[in-house]
Amino acid sequence: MKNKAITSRDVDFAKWYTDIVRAAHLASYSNVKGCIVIEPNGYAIWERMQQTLDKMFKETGHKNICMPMLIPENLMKKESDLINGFAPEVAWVTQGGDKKLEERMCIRPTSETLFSDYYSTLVSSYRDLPIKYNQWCNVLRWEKETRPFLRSREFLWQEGHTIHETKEEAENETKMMLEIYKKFFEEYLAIPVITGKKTEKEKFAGAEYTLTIEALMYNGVSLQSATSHYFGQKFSKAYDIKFSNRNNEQEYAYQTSWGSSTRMIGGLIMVHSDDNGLVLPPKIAPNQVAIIPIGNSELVKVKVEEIYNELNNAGITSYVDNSEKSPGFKFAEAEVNGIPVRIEIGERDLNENKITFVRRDTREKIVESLNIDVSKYVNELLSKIQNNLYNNALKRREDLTYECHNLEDVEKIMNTKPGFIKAMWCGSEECELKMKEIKGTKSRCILENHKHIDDKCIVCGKEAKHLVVWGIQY
RNA sequence: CGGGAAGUAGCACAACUUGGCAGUGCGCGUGGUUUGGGACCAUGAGGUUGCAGGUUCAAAUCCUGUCUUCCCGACCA
Repeated sequence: MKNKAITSRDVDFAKWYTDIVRAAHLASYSNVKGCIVIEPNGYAIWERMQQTLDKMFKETGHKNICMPMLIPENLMKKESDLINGFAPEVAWVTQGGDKKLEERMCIRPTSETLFSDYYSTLVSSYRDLPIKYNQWCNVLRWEKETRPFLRSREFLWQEGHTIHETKEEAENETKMMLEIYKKFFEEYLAIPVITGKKTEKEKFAGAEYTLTIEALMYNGVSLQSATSHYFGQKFSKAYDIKFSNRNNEQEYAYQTSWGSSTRMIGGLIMVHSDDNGLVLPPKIAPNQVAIIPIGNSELVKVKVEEIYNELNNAGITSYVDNSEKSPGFKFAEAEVNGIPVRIEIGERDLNENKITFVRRDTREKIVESLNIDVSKYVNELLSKIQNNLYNNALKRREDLTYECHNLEDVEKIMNTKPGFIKAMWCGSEECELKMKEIKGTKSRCILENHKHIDDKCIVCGKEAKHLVVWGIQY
Protein backbone atom coordinates (compact mmCIF):
# COMPACT_ATOMS: atom_id res chain seq x y z
CA MET A 1 0.00 0.00 0.00
CA LYS A 2 1.81 3.04 -1.31
CA ASN A 3 0.88 6.60 -0.43
CA LYS A 4 -0.50 8.17 -3.59
CA ALA A 5 0.51 11.71 -2.69
CA ILE A 6 4.19 10.88 -2.26
CA THR A 7 6.67 10.40 -5.09
CA SER A 8 9.00 7.45 -4.47
CA ARG A 9 12.34 8.54 -3.02
CA ASP A 10 14.20 6.29 -5.41
CA VAL A 11 12.47 7.84 -8.39
CA ASP A 12 12.87 11.55 -7.62
CA PHE A 13 14.44 12.37 -4.29
CA ALA A 14 13.89 16.14 -4.49
CA LYS A 15 10.22 15.70 -5.29
CA TRP A 16 9.89 13.05 -2.58
CA TYR A 17 11.31 15.50 -0.06
CA THR A 18 8.85 18.27 -0.83
CA ASP A 19 6.00 15.74 -0.97
CA ILE A 20 6.86 14.61 2.57
CA VAL A 21 7.00 18.19 3.81
CA ARG A 22 3.54 18.80 2.42
CA ALA A 23 1.92 15.43 3.15
CA ALA A 24 3.03 15.44 6.79
CA HIS A 25 1.95 19.08 7.13
CA LEU A 26 5.38 20.23 8.28
CA ALA A 27 5.47 23.43 6.25
CA SER A 28 3.80 25.18 3.38
CA TYR A 29 4.97 27.82 0.98
CA SER A 30 4.16 31.43 1.62
CA ASN A 31 3.87 34.35 -0.74
CA VAL A 32 7.11 35.68 0.66
CA LYS A 33 9.89 34.40 -1.54
CA GLY A 34 12.11 31.88 0.14
CA CYS A 35 10.20 31.96 3.41
CA ILE A 36 8.02 29.10 4.59
CA VAL A 37 5.11 28.74 6.96
CA ILE A 38 6.18 26.18 9.53
CA GLU A 39 2.94 24.37 10.29
CA PRO A 40 1.99 22.92 13.69
CA ASN A 41 3.39 19.46 12.91
CA GLY A 42 6.71 20.96 11.88
CA TYR A 43 6.81 23.48 14.66
CA ALA A 44 6.11 20.80 17.26
CA ILE A 45 9.24 18.98 16.10
CA TRP A 46 11.19 22.21 16.41
CA GLU A 47 9.85 22.68 19.94
CA ARG A 48 11.02 19.20 20.89
CA MET A 49 14.45 19.99 19.47
CA GLN A 50 14.53 23.25 21.39
CA GLN A 51 13.51 21.65 24.67
CA THR A 52 16.13 18.95 24.38
CA LEU A 53 19.02 21.15 23.27
CA ASP A 54 18.09 23.95 25.64
CA LYS A 55 18.29 21.56 28.54
CA MET A 56 21.72 20.40 27.41
CA PHE A 57 22.90 23.99 27.05
CA LYS A 58 21.69 24.94 30.49
CA GLU A 59 23.22 21.87 32.07
CA THR A 60 26.58 23.06 30.72
CA GLY A 61 26.24 26.52 32.19
CA HIS A 62 24.65 28.57 29.44
CA LYS A 63 21.93 31.17 29.83
CA ASN A 64 19.44 32.42 27.28
CA ILE A 65 19.35 36.00 26.13
CA CYS A 66 17.66 38.01 23.37
CA MET A 67 19.50 40.43 21.11
CA PRO A 68 18.09 43.03 18.70
CA MET A 69 17.20 41.94 15.20
CA LEU A 70 18.77 44.98 13.53
CA ILE A 71 22.49 45.67 13.30
CA PRO A 72 23.79 49.16 12.40
CA GLU A 73 26.18 49.09 9.46
CA ASN A 74 29.23 50.38 11.35
CA LEU A 75 28.85 47.68 13.97
CA MET A 76 28.47 45.01 11.32
CA LYS A 77 31.61 46.14 9.54
CA LYS A 78 34.04 46.11 12.42
CA GLU A 79 35.18 42.58 11.72
CA SER A 80 36.07 42.52 8.03
CA ASP A 81 36.11 38.76 7.40
CA LEU A 82 32.58 38.44 8.73
CA ILE A 83 31.07 41.19 6.64
CA ASN A 84 32.96 40.05 3.56
CA GLY A 85 31.67 36.53 4.09
CA PHE A 86 28.09 37.56 4.58
CA ALA A 87 27.83 40.67 2.37
CA PRO A 88 26.14 38.98 -0.59
CA GLU A 89 23.30 37.64 1.52
CA VAL A 90 22.59 40.48 3.90
CA ALA A 91 19.34 42.47 3.74
CA TRP A 92 19.45 46.16 4.59
CA VAL A 93 16.84 48.40 6.17
CA THR A 94 17.24 51.94 4.85
CA GLN A 95 14.02 53.55 5.91
CA GLY A 96 12.08 53.78 9.19
CA GLY A 97 8.52 55.01 8.85
CA ASP A 98 8.69 57.90 6.39
CA LYS A 99 12.23 58.77 7.35
CA LYS A 100 15.29 57.67 5.44
CA LEU A 101 17.85 56.37 7.92
CA GLU A 102 21.18 58.17 8.22
CA GLU A 103 22.85 54.84 8.79
CA ARG A 104 21.33 51.75 7.27
CA MET A 105 20.91 48.64 9.39
CA CYS A 106 21.02 45.02 8.40
CA ILE A 107 18.66 42.32 9.56
CA ARG A 108 20.84 39.88 11.47
CA PRO A 109 22.27 37.05 9.39
CA THR A 110 24.09 35.98 12.59
CA SER A 111 24.75 37.90 15.78
CA GLU A 112 28.49 37.77 16.52
CA THR A 113 28.63 41.54 16.11
CA LEU A 114 25.85 42.29 18.58
CA PHE A 115 27.14 39.86 21.16
CA SER A 116 30.68 41.17 20.80
CA ASP A 117 29.59 44.77 21.16
CA TYR A 118 27.53 43.88 24.20
CA TYR A 119 30.29 41.81 25.76
CA SER A 120 32.74 44.70 25.41
CA THR A 121 30.63 46.70 27.85
CA LEU A 122 30.15 43.77 30.19
CA VAL A 123 33.68 42.63 30.92
CA SER A 124 36.36 44.36 32.92
CA SER A 125 38.02 41.64 34.96
CA TYR A 126 38.87 37.96 34.59
CA ARG A 127 36.36 37.55 37.41
CA ASP A 128 33.61 38.45 34.93
CA LEU A 129 34.52 35.48 32.76
CA PRO A 130 33.40 33.22 31.30
CA ILE A 131 30.15 34.57 29.85
CA LYS A 132 28.13 31.88 28.17
CA TYR A 133 24.95 33.08 26.48
CA ASN A 134 22.67 31.56 23.89
CA GLN A 135 19.74 32.90 21.93
CA TRP A 136 16.85 31.23 20.12
CA CYS A 137 15.81 33.50 17.30
CA ASN A 138 15.24 33.95 13.61
CA VAL A 139 17.84 35.20 11.15
CA LEU A 140 17.70 36.37 7.57
CA ARG A 141 20.04 35.48 4.72
CA TRP A 142 19.16 36.48 1.18
CA GLU A 143 19.57 33.04 -0.36
CA LYS A 144 19.12 32.65 -4.08
CA GLU A 145 17.88 29.13 -4.20
CA THR A 146 15.66 28.00 -1.37
CA ARG A 147 14.17 24.72 -0.17
CA PRO A 148 11.89 24.18 2.82
CA PHE A 149 13.93 23.68 6.03
CA LEU A 150 17.18 23.03 4.17
CA ARG A 151 17.69 26.55 2.93
CA SER A 152 15.19 29.32 3.43
CA ARG A 153 15.81 33.04 3.64
CA GLU A 154 14.42 33.37 7.11
CA PHE A 155 15.06 30.49 9.43
CA LEU A 156 14.89 29.70 13.11
CA TRP A 157 18.00 28.75 14.95
CA GLN A 158 19.96 28.90 18.10
CA GLU A 159 23.28 30.72 18.37
CA GLY A 160 25.51 30.41 21.39
CA HIS A 161 28.19 33.03 22.04
CA THR A 162 30.75 32.71 24.78
CA ILE A 163 33.85 34.57 25.93
CA HIS A 164 36.59 33.17 28.08
CA GLU A 165 39.69 34.08 30.00
CA THR A 166 42.02 31.70 28.22
CA LYS A 167 42.51 30.19 24.80
CA GLU A 168 42.36 26.73 26.31
CA GLU A 169 39.03 27.32 28.01
CA ALA A 170 37.49 28.73 24.82
CA GLU A 171 38.78 25.83 22.75
CA ASN A 172 37.35 23.40 25.27
CA GLU A 173 34.00 25.15 24.97
CA THR A 174 34.17 24.85 21.17
CA LYS A 175 34.83 21.12 21.47
CA MET A 176 32.25 20.57 24.18
CA MET A 177 29.47 22.19 22.17
CA LEU A 178 30.33 20.06 19.16
CA GLU A 179 30.07 17.01 21.40
CA ILE A 180 26.65 18.18 22.58
CA TYR A 181 25.45 18.47 19.00
CA LYS A 182 26.87 15.06 18.21
CA LYS A 183 25.12 13.56 21.22
CA PHE A 184 21.85 15.25 20.28
CA PHE A 185 22.04 13.95 16.73
CA GLU A 186 22.97 10.42 17.62
CA GLU A 187 20.89 9.87 20.73
CA TYR A 188 17.79 11.90 19.93
CA LEU A 189 17.59 12.31 16.17
CA ALA A 190 19.09 8.84 15.58
CA ILE A 191 21.40 10.35 12.97
CA PRO A 192 25.05 9.24 13.02
CA VAL A 193 27.43 12.11 12.33
CA ILE A 194 31.04 12.59 11.37
CA THR A 195 32.85 15.26 13.34
CA GLY A 196 35.88 17.23 12.30
CA LYS A 197 37.38 20.54 11.38
CA LYS A 198 36.41 22.59 8.33
CA THR A 199 39.12 23.52 5.85
CA GLU A 200 40.18 27.18 5.57
CA LYS A 201 38.00 27.51 2.50
CA GLU A 202 34.90 26.13 4.17
CA LYS A 203 35.20 27.59 7.66
CA PHE A 204 32.92 30.28 9.06
CA ALA A 205 33.80 33.82 7.98
CA GLY A 206 35.75 35.32 10.86
CA ALA A 207 36.54 32.12 12.72
CA GLU A 208 40.01 30.82 13.49
CA TYR A 209 38.57 27.40 12.91
CA THR A 210 35.20 25.73 12.59
CA LEU A 211 34.23 22.32 13.93
CA THR A 212 31.30 20.63 12.24
CA ILE A 213 29.04 17.63 12.36
CA GLU A 214 28.21 16.16 8.98
CA ALA A 215 25.38 13.73 8.31
CA LEU A 216 24.70 11.62 5.25
CA MET A 217 21.21 11.68 3.74
CA TYR A 218 19.39 8.77 2.10
CA ASN A 219 20.50 9.87 -1.36
CA GLY A 220 24.16 10.11 -0.40
CA VAL A 221 24.22 13.89 -0.20
CA SER A 222 25.73 15.33 2.96
CA LEU A 223 24.26 17.93 5.26
CA GLN A 224 26.27 20.28 7.43
CA SER A 225 24.11 19.88 10.49
CA ALA A 226 25.60 22.08 13.22
CA THR A 227 28.82 24.01 13.67
CA SER A 228 30.96 25.23 16.55
CA HIS A 229 33.49 27.99 15.95
CA TYR A 230 36.62 29.09 17.76
CA PHE A 231 37.30 32.78 17.22
CA GLY A 232 40.41 33.28 19.30
CA GLN A 233 40.75 37.02 19.79
CA LYS A 234 39.64 38.08 16.32
CA PHE A 235 36.31 39.53 17.37
CA SER A 236 37.44 40.66 20.78
CA LYS A 237 40.12 42.78 19.11
CA ALA A 238 37.67 44.17 16.55
CA TYR A 239 35.07 44.95 19.23
CA ASP A 240 37.44 45.77 22.04
CA ILE A 241 36.46 43.08 24.52
CA LYS A 242 39.25 43.62 27.05
CA PHE A 243 39.67 42.54 30.63
CA SER A 244 42.25 42.75 33.38
CA ASN A 245 43.83 39.34 33.69
CA ARG A 246 45.26 37.71 36.78
CA ASN A 247 48.55 39.62 36.30
CA ASN A 248 46.62 42.90 36.10
CA GLU A 249 47.38 43.23 32.41
CA GLN A 250 44.82 44.17 29.78
CA GLU A 251 44.01 41.15 27.63
CA TYR A 252 41.52 40.42 24.85
CA ALA A 253 38.96 37.73 25.62
CA TYR A 254 38.82 34.39 23.81
CA GLN A 255 35.58 33.74 22.04
CA THR A 256 33.39 31.02 20.56
CA SER A 257 30.05 30.64 18.82
CA TRP A 258 27.99 27.63 17.85
CA GLY A 259 24.68 27.12 16.12
CA SER A 260 22.03 24.75 14.86
CA SER A 261 18.86 25.49 12.95
CA THR A 262 15.51 24.30 11.60
CA ARG A 263 17.63 22.70 8.92
CA MET A 264 17.84 19.77 11.35
CA ILE A 265 14.19 19.06 10.49
CA GLY A 266 15.24 18.64 6.86
CA GLY A 267 17.96 16.24 7.93
CA LEU A 268 15.53 14.26 10.03
CA ILE A 269 13.28 13.83 7.02
CA MET A 270 16.03 12.87 4.58
CA VAL A 271 17.61 10.29 6.87
CA HIS A 272 14.62 8.36 8.20
CA SER A 273 11.47 8.95 6.18
CA ASP A 274 10.20 6.63 3.46
CA ASP A 275 7.67 6.44 0.64
CA ASN A 276 4.81 6.22 3.11
CA GLY A 277 5.62 9.52 4.74
CA LEU A 278 7.49 10.93 7.65
CA VAL A 279 9.31 8.67 10.12
CA LEU A 280 10.18 10.24 13.45
CA PRO A 281 12.58 8.84 16.03
CA PRO A 282 10.57 8.32 19.25
CA LYS A 283 12.82 10.60 21.29
CA ILE A 284 12.03 13.60 19.13
CA ALA A 285 8.45 12.77 18.07
CA PRO A 286 5.97 15.23 19.60
CA ASN A 287 3.50 12.35 19.77
CA GLN A 288 5.03 8.94 20.29
CA VAL A 289 1.82 6.94 20.04
CA ALA A 290 -1.38 7.24 18.02
CA ILE A 291 -4.31 5.42 19.59
CA ILE A 292 -6.91 4.49 17.01
CA PRO A 293 -10.32 3.23 18.12
CA ILE A 294 -12.10 0.95 15.69
CA GLY A 295 -15.85 1.09 15.87
CA ASN A 296 -17.56 3.10 18.57
CA SER A 297 -18.78 0.54 21.06
CA GLU A 298 -18.66 1.34 24.76
CA LEU A 299 -16.17 -1.47 25.23
CA VAL A 300 -13.72 0.19 22.84
CA LYS A 301 -14.21 3.65 24.32
CA VAL A 302 -13.46 2.48 27.82
CA LYS A 303 -10.34 0.60 26.74
CA VAL A 304 -9.07 3.55 24.69
CA GLU A 305 -9.46 5.88 27.65
CA GLU A 306 -7.70 3.40 29.91
CA ILE A 307 -4.73 2.92 27.57
CA TYR A 308 -4.41 6.65 26.99
CA ASN A 309 -4.25 7.33 30.73
CA GLU A 310 -1.81 4.54 31.31
CA LEU A 311 0.58 5.84 28.66
CA ASN A 312 0.19 9.36 29.93
CA ASN A 313 1.09 8.28 33.46
CA ALA A 314 4.16 6.52 32.13
CA GLY A 315 5.34 9.72 30.45
CA ILE A 316 4.62 8.51 26.91
CA THR A 317 3.06 11.16 24.70
CA SER A 318 0.03 9.97 22.78
CA TYR A 319 -3.22 11.11 21.25
CA VAL A 320 -6.51 9.43 20.47
CA ASP A 321 -7.81 9.82 16.93
CA ASN A 322 -11.53 10.31 17.57
CA SER A 323 -12.28 11.85 14.19
CA GLU A 324 -15.15 10.42 12.17
CA LYS A 325 -12.83 9.03 9.52
CA SER A 326 -12.65 5.36 8.69
CA PRO A 327 -10.00 3.31 10.49
CA GLY A 328 -8.03 2.89 7.28
CA PHE A 329 -7.82 6.63 6.87
CA LYS A 330 -6.59 7.05 10.42
CA PHE A 331 -3.92 4.39 9.96
CA ALA A 332 -2.65 6.15 6.86
CA GLU A 333 -2.76 9.53 8.55
CA ALA A 334 -0.76 8.38 11.58
CA GLU A 335 1.70 6.80 9.20
CA VAL A 336 2.24 9.81 6.96
CA ASN A 337 2.73 11.95 10.06
CA GLY A 338 5.48 9.63 11.29
CA ILE A 339 3.99 8.64 14.65
CA PRO A 340 6.42 5.95 15.90
CA VAL A 341 3.83 3.54 17.34
CA ARG A 342 0.19 3.02 16.49
CA ILE A 343 -2.16 1.17 18.80
CA GLU A 344 -5.33 -0.19 17.24
CA ILE A 345 -8.16 -0.94 19.63
CA GLY A 346 -11.25 -2.67 18.28
CA GLU A 347 -14.00 -4.92 19.50
CA ARG A 348 -12.73 -7.95 17.58
CA ASP A 349 -9.41 -7.88 19.44
CA LEU A 350 -10.94 -6.99 22.78
CA ASN A 351 -13.26 -10.00 22.61
CA GLU A 352 -10.18 -12.16 22.22
CA ASN A 353 -8.40 -10.22 24.95
CA LYS A 354 -5.97 -8.79 22.40
CA ILE A 355 -4.48 -5.48 21.36
CA THR A 356 -2.65 -4.51 18.15
CA PHE A 357 0.56 -2.48 17.88
CA VAL A 358 2.09 -1.22 14.67
CA ARG A 359 5.65 0.04 14.33
CA ARG A 360 6.14 2.96 11.97
CA ASP A 361 9.74 2.13 11.14
CA THR A 362 9.16 -1.45 9.96
CA ARG A 363 5.35 -1.16 9.55
CA GLU A 364 5.18 -4.46 11.37
CA LYS A 365 1.83 -5.35 12.96
CA ILE A 366 2.09 -7.03 16.36
CA VAL A 367 -0.91 -8.57 18.13
CA GLU A 368 -0.41 -8.98 21.84
CA SER A 369 -2.40 -10.24 24.79
CA LEU A 370 -4.12 -7.55 26.84
CA ASN A 371 -2.51 -9.02 29.92
CA ILE A 372 0.83 -7.40 29.12
CA ASP A 373 1.98 -4.22 30.84
CA VAL A 374 1.12 -1.88 27.98
CA SER A 375 3.19 1.14 28.99
CA LYS A 376 6.25 -1.02 29.64
CA TYR A 377 5.71 -2.77 26.32
CA VAL A 378 5.37 0.53 24.46
CA ASN A 379 8.48 1.93 26.11
CA GLU A 380 10.44 -1.08 24.94
CA LEU A 381 8.98 -0.76 21.47
CA LEU A 382 9.91 2.92 21.33
CA SER A 383 13.47 2.21 22.28
CA LYS A 384 13.67 -0.61 19.73
CA ILE A 385 12.47 1.80 17.06
CA GLN A 386 14.94 4.46 18.16
CA ASN A 387 17.81 1.97 17.94
CA ASN A 388 16.64 0.50 14.68
CA LEU A 389 16.47 3.93 13.01
CA TYR A 390 19.96 4.76 14.21
CA ASN A 391 21.38 1.44 13.09
CA ASN A 392 19.79 1.70 9.66
CA ALA A 393 21.17 5.18 9.21
CA LEU A 394 24.58 4.04 10.39
CA LYS A 395 24.62 1.05 8.10
CA ARG A 396 23.63 3.20 5.14
CA ARG A 397 26.37 5.67 5.93
CA GLU A 398 28.92 2.89 6.15
CA ASP A 399 27.71 1.43 2.87
CA LEU A 400 28.10 4.83 1.26
CA THR A 401 31.49 5.70 2.72
CA TYR A 402 34.38 5.01 0.37
CA GLU A 403 38.13 5.21 0.75
CA CYS A 404 39.59 6.58 -2.44
CA HIS A 405 43.15 6.84 -3.71
CA ASN A 406 42.58 8.37 -7.14
CA LEU A 407 40.21 10.81 -8.80
CA GLU A 408 38.83 8.26 -11.27
CA ASP A 409 37.31 6.33 -8.39
CA VAL A 410 35.83 9.49 -6.92
CA GLU A 411 34.29 10.37 -10.24
CA LYS A 412 32.87 6.89 -10.71
CA ILE A 413 31.32 6.90 -7.23
CA MET A 414 29.88 10.39 -7.42
CA ASN A 415 28.31 9.63 -10.77
CA THR A 416 26.67 6.40 -9.63
CA LYS A 417 26.05 6.13 -5.89
CA PRO A 418 27.37 9.22 -4.11
CA GLY A 419 28.31 9.32 -0.45
CA PHE A 420 31.22 10.21 1.78
CA ILE A 421 34.64 9.93 0.19
CA LYS A 422 37.60 9.48 2.51
CA ALA A 423 40.76 10.66 0.80
CA MET A 424 44.06 12.32 1.58
CA TRP A 425 44.64 15.99 0.89
CA CYS A 426 47.73 18.20 0.72
CA GLY A 427 46.04 21.24 2.23
CA SER A 428 45.88 23.48 -0.84
CA GLU A 429 42.75 25.27 -1.95
CA GLU A 430 43.72 24.49 -5.53
CA CYS A 431 43.15 20.80 -4.92
CA GLU A 432 39.84 21.49 -3.23
CA LEU A 433 38.71 23.40 -6.31
CA LYS A 434 39.86 20.57 -8.57
CA MET A 435 37.82 18.14 -6.52
CA LYS A 436 34.81 20.40 -6.83
CA GLU A 437 34.82 19.91 -10.58
CA ILE A 438 33.64 16.36 -9.90
CA LYS A 439 29.89 16.84 -9.39
CA GLY A 440 30.52 19.68 -6.92
CA THR A 441 32.34 17.44 -4.44
CA LYS A 442 33.61 19.56 -1.55
CA SER A 443 35.54 18.91 1.59
CA ARG A 444 33.16 18.21 4.46
CA CYS A 445 35.68 18.03 7.25
CA ILE A 446 39.21 17.10 8.22
CA LEU A 447 39.35 13.96 10.33
CA GLU A 448 41.73 14.37 13.20
CA ASN A 449 43.35 11.50 15.07
CA HIS A 450 42.52 9.10 12.26
CA LYS A 451 45.05 6.83 10.63
CA HIS A 452 46.14 8.18 7.26
CA ILE A 453 45.18 5.96 4.34
CA ASP A 454 47.88 7.22 1.97
CA ASP A 455 50.97 9.47 1.86
CA LYS A 456 49.95 11.44 -1.19
CA CYS A 457 47.25 14.00 -1.92
CA ILE A 458 44.55 12.37 -4.03
CA VAL A 459 44.49 15.37 -6.37
CA CYS A 460 48.06 16.58 -6.90
CA GLY A 461 50.05 13.61 -5.60
CA LYS A 462 52.19 15.80 -3.36
CA GLU A 463 52.71 15.06 0.29
CA ALA A 464 49.37 14.68 2.10
CA LYS A 465 48.65 16.54 5.31
CA HIS A 466 45.12 15.54 6.21
CA LEU A 467 42.60 12.77 5.91
CA VAL A 468 39.48 14.51 4.62
CA VAL A 469 35.86 13.47 4.19
CA TRP A 470 34.47 14.78 0.93
CA GLY A 471 30.92 14.90 -0.32
CA ILE A 472 28.20 16.63 -2.27
CA GLN A 473 26.43 19.03 0.03
CA TYR A 474 22.99 20.53 0.45
C1' C B 1 21.89 35.26 -10.53
C1' G B 2 21.80 32.29 -15.58
C1' G B 3 18.81 28.15 -18.40
C1' G B 4 14.05 25.63 -18.48
C1' A B 5 8.84 24.74 -16.71
C1' A B 6 4.56 26.29 -14.16
C1' G B 7 0.56 29.38 -11.42
C1' U B 8 -7.37 28.15 -12.83
C1' A B 9 -12.05 26.16 -5.84
C1' G B 10 -8.39 23.58 0.11
C1' C B 11 -5.41 19.82 -3.28
C1' A B 12 -4.48 17.55 -8.26
C1' C B 13 -5.69 18.99 -12.93
C1' A B 14 -8.98 20.20 -17.75
C1' A B 15 -10.57 24.25 -20.79
C1' C B 16 -5.72 28.14 -23.73
C1' U B 17 -3.46 25.96 -29.83
C1' U B 18 -8.35 28.51 -32.98
C1' G B 19 -10.95 34.64 -27.53
C1' G B 20 -17.71 33.53 -26.77
C1' C B 21 -22.00 30.75 -19.75
C1' A B 22 -15.12 28.30 -15.70
C1' G B 23 -15.34 22.45 -15.55
C1' U B 24 -13.78 17.29 -13.59
C1' G B 25 -11.80 14.24 -9.55
C1' C B 26 -10.42 14.29 -4.48
C1' G B 27 -11.46 17.12 -0.21
C1' C B 28 -15.51 20.15 2.35
C1' G B 29 -21.22 20.88 4.37
C1' U B 30 -25.99 18.23 5.31
C1' G B 31 -28.95 13.43 5.84
C1' G B 32 -28.39 8.29 6.13
C1' U B 33 -25.79 3.54 6.01
C1' U B 34 -20.89 2.05 7.53
C1' U B 35 -16.16 1.21 10.44
C1' G B 36 -9.60 -4.17 11.32
C1' G B 37 -5.39 -0.24 5.50
C1' G B 38 -7.12 6.14 2.70
C1' A B 39 -15.89 3.51 3.04
C1' C B 40 -20.77 4.06 0.30
C1' C B 41 -25.53 6.42 -1.32
C1' A B 42 -28.16 10.97 -1.76
C1' U B 43 -27.80 16.11 -1.80
C1' G B 44 -25.34 20.89 -1.47
C1' A B 45 -21.72 24.82 -1.07
C1' G B 46 -17.31 26.58 -2.85
C1' G B 47 -13.95 31.05 -8.33
C1' U B 48 -11.78 38.76 -8.94
C1' U B 49 -8.46 32.03 -13.41
C1' G B 50 -1.31 34.88 -8.85
C1' C B 51 -1.22 40.38 -9.38
C1' A B 52 -1.14 44.93 -12.56
C1' G B 53 -1.74 46.99 -17.22
C1' G B 54 -2.83 46.56 -22.58
C1' U B 55 -5.55 44.69 -27.23
C1' U B 56 -10.92 43.46 -28.14
C1' C B 57 -17.97 44.10 -28.67
C1' A B 58 -15.97 40.10 -25.58
C1' A B 59 -9.84 37.63 -22.22
C1' A B 60 -8.50 31.87 -18.05
C1' U B 61 -7.29 32.03 -23.40
C1' C B 62 -3.58 37.07 -27.15
C1' C B 63 0.44 40.99 -25.63
C1' U B 64 3.61 43.58 -21.77
C1' G B 65 5.25 43.92 -16.91
C1' U B 66 5.50 41.90 -12.12
C1' C B 67 5.23 38.36 -7.95
C1' U B 68 5.55 33.29 -6.44
C1' U B 69 6.82 28.04 -7.02
C1' C B 70 9.45 23.78 -9.13
C1' C B 71 13.74 21.55 -11.90
C1' C B 72 19.05 22.13 -13.67
C1' G B 73 23.49 25.13 -12.91
C1' A B 74 26.53 29.08 -10.16
C1' C B 75 26.50 30.93 -4.85
C1' C B 76 25.57 29.82 0.22
C1' A B 77 23.87 26.99 6.55
